[in-house]
Amino acid sequence: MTARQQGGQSAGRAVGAPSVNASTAPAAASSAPTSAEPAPAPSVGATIYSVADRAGVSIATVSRVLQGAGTVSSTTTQKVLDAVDQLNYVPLGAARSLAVRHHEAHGLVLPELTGPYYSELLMGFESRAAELGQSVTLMLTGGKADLARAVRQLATRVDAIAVLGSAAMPPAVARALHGQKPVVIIAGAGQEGIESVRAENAHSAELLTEHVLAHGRARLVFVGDPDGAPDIHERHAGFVAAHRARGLVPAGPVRVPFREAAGDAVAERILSGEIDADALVCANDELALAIMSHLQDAGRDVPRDIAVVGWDDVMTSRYVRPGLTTVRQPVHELGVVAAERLHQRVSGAPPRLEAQILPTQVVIRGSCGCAPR
Amino acid sequence: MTARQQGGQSAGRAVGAPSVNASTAPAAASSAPTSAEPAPAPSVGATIYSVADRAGVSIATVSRVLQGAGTVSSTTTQKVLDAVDQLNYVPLGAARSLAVRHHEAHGLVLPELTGPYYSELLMGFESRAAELGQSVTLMLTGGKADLARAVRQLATRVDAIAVLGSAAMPPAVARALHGQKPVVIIAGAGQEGIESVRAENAHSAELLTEHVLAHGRARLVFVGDPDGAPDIHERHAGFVAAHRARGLVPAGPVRVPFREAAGDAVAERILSGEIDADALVCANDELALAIMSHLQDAGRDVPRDIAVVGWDDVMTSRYVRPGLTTVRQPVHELGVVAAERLHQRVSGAPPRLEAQILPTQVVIRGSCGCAPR
DNA sequence: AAGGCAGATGTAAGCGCTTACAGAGCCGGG
DNA sequence: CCCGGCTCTGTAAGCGCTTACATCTGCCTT
Repeated sequence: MTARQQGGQSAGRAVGAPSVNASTAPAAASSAPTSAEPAPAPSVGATIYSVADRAGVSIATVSRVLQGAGTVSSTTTQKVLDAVDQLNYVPLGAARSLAVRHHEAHGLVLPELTGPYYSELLMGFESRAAELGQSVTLMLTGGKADLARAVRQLATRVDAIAVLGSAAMPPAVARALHGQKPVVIIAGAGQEGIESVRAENAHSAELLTEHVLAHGRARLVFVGDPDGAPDIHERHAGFVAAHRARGLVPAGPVRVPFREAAGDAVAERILSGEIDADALVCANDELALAIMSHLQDAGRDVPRDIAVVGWDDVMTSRYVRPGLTTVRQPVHELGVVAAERLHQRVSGAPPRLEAQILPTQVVIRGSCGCAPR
Repeated sequence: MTARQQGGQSAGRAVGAPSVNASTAPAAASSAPTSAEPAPAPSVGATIYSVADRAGVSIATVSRVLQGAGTVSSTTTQKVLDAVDQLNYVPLGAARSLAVRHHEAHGLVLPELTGPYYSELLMGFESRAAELGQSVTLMLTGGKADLARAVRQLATRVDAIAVLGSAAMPPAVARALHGQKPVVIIAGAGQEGIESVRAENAHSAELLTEHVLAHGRARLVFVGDPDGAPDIHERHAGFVAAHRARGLVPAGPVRVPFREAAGDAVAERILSGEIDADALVCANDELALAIMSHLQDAGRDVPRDIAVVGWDDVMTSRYVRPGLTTVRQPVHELGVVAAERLHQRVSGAPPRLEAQILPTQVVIRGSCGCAPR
C-alpha cells in the first residue's frame, strides 16, 4: 500500500471512516443512529479506495469494472460490484472529470423561463444532451446582478455553452468564452465567428402579413420592438416586405417589450384611438393574447373590428376565442440542435460558418379573420 | 520548479503550450491561424501553472488572488490579474471541486417542463441556488429509459438533489441516494426519513369545493386521479371533506391523467350524458381548460350549464372567458425553499422531520358561477 | 522444453486545483 | 543589535479518479 493510499484511506478523514478491513458485515460501520435496518452501510464518502479494499483488488480494477473498460474476470467483477453496493459507493464526478479532462456537461443560458418557448427549448436541449451522456447545467440570467461573473463561473464547470439570445450574454463575455469553450447562440445575432442556430423568421412573417392583407385589411400595425431582439427584427422585416410586395408602405412599429403588461397598454392606446389599425401583427403570442383579451373586454370584436395575429403558437392560443392565428416555431428542435452541435464541437468538429436556420409554419385560426374551422 | 510543475507545464501537453517565459507580447504564442487581431492569446487550456508562470509567482499565490483568500500585495495581485486575462484563463471547476470536496452544485429532477408549474418551480430553485453560489444541474425524467442510472449519474456531480414528485424517483434509488447525499422531495409523498416540502392542498380544496357548493350546485364531480400523485390525493380528500361537512356524499372521481388530451375525452363523456354533473372540480387547470373549451365549442354555457374549476392558476386561466376559478400555489417559493434546504443540509443541517407546507390561495373568477368582476 | 502471447491485475503518474505550513523580509522595541 | 511578530509568498501534500505500462500466470506453439 502506497503512502497515497494511506492518505486516501485513513489520514485526514473527518467522517466516520468506512470499515477498512471488515469482511462483509453490513450496517456495521454505522456510527450515526439511523435505526437498525438491514440497509447498506451508510458509508458517506466511500471512495474508490474503500471499494478496492473491500473487494480485495486494486483501484485500477475497480475503475475498470465501473467504466466497463479493459478486461476483468467475472469473479473479480462480481466482488467489486458487491463491494460497491455494500458501501453504497457513489463515484466523485469531479475526480473523474479531472482525470479525463472533460466535464461531460453542457451549459445552457436562458434569460428566464416564462412561457412555453423556453421550456420547450430546454426540454429539447436536455433530452439530446442526456442521450449524448452530457448533463446540463442551467443558468437563468434574469435578475442576476453580475452576469459576466455568473457566466464565467458557469464556464468553469462545463465543456461548452449554449446561450439563448445574444442579448443575454454581454459581447465581451461571449468573446472571452469563445475560443476557450465552444459556444452556440440560439435565436440570437451571430456575433463574429460564433456559431448560431435559429428559426426562420422573415419569410414566415411575410407570409403571415400577406395573409392578413389578403383579408382586405389595410391599416396593419406591427406591435413589438424590432430592435429588441434579432428575431423580432426579422419578423418586422418580413412585415415590411409583404407590404412592399403590394406596393404599400407600412406604418411604423409600436415599440413595446413583449410581455403581458405591455399588451394592456397597447390595447388602451387602440381604444383611445391613439393607434389606428384594423389589424395587429404582434411580435409574440403573449402580447397578442393580452391585447386581444383587453380589447374584447372593452367590447371590441376580434376579428371583425380588428384582426390580431401573434407568433409562437403557445398553448393559450388554441384555447382563446377566436383562436389566435400565429406562427409555430420548431422550438424543441432548436434545443436539440444546439445540444447536438455543442457535443460535436466538444468532440473536435469545427464551428459552422453560416447560421443554421430551422423552418417555421404559419398556423391559421380565427383571429386573422378566417372563419373558425 | 518541481517535477510536478514540469509535468503540468510541458510534458504531456498536446495543445500548443502557452508561452512559457514570454514577457507580455500578446498573440505571440498562437499557432492556429486565427487572423492577427490584438485579442488575448487564444491559449485554450491555460492552467493555474501557466498563469503563475506568466505572472512570475507560485500557483498558490494565483489561487489566493482568485479566491480572494489570504493576503496578497496589490502589485502581485495586479500581475496575476494581468496574466489571467492575457491568457484568458478559465479555471477548471472539477479540479477545484476535487480539492475543496464540494461540487458547489445542486441537482434538480423534474418529470418534464410543460406548463408553468415546473418552469416557475425551476426559476425559484435556480434563483435561490445562484444566490447561494450553487450551480444547478437539471435532469428531466420524461422519456428517460434508465432512470435509476440517470439519477445515479447525476448524484455523481452534485452535492444534493431535489426531486419533484416521488413518483419520478424509484424508491430504491431514493433510498440509495438518501444517506449519501441530502435529498428533498418537492410535492411528493415524504418517504421514510426523506425531507419534503409541498404546498397545502386539502384545506384549499375544501374551501374551493365549499365555494362551488355554495353556488347551489349539487352534482359535483372530481376530475383527476387521486392515486396518481399525492397532491391530487389531498385535493380529492378536501373535495370529499367539503361534501361531508354538508352531510353530502360525493360521486366517485373521474380518474384520468391530467393532460390536455384527457380533457377532451372527459368533455365527450359529459356531452354524451355518461357523466352527469353540474360542476367539475378538476385536478389542475390544464384539464379544466381543455374541458371547458371543448364544452363551449359544443354549445354548453359555462358556468350556467356547468361550472368548472381548476388548480394552479396558470396564465391561460386569466385569459379564457369566463376566467377560470382556481387555486394559486406558491410554486416559485417551493423551488426557493427546496434550494435553500438543500444548501443548509449540505452545510451540515440535519434533515427536517416534518414536511414543510406552504400556503395556497383560492382565486375566484367567473367559471364557478360568480359574476365576472 | 522453451518461447511467445494473451488475459488479468497491479503500480504509479498524473489531471489542476486548495491550503496547511514553512520561510523570507522587514519593522520596531528592548 | 537582536529578536519577536508582522506581512507576503513559496513548497508540497493531497483531493479521488483514469490509464499507460509493467508484471505475472498459464497455456499454446513449435
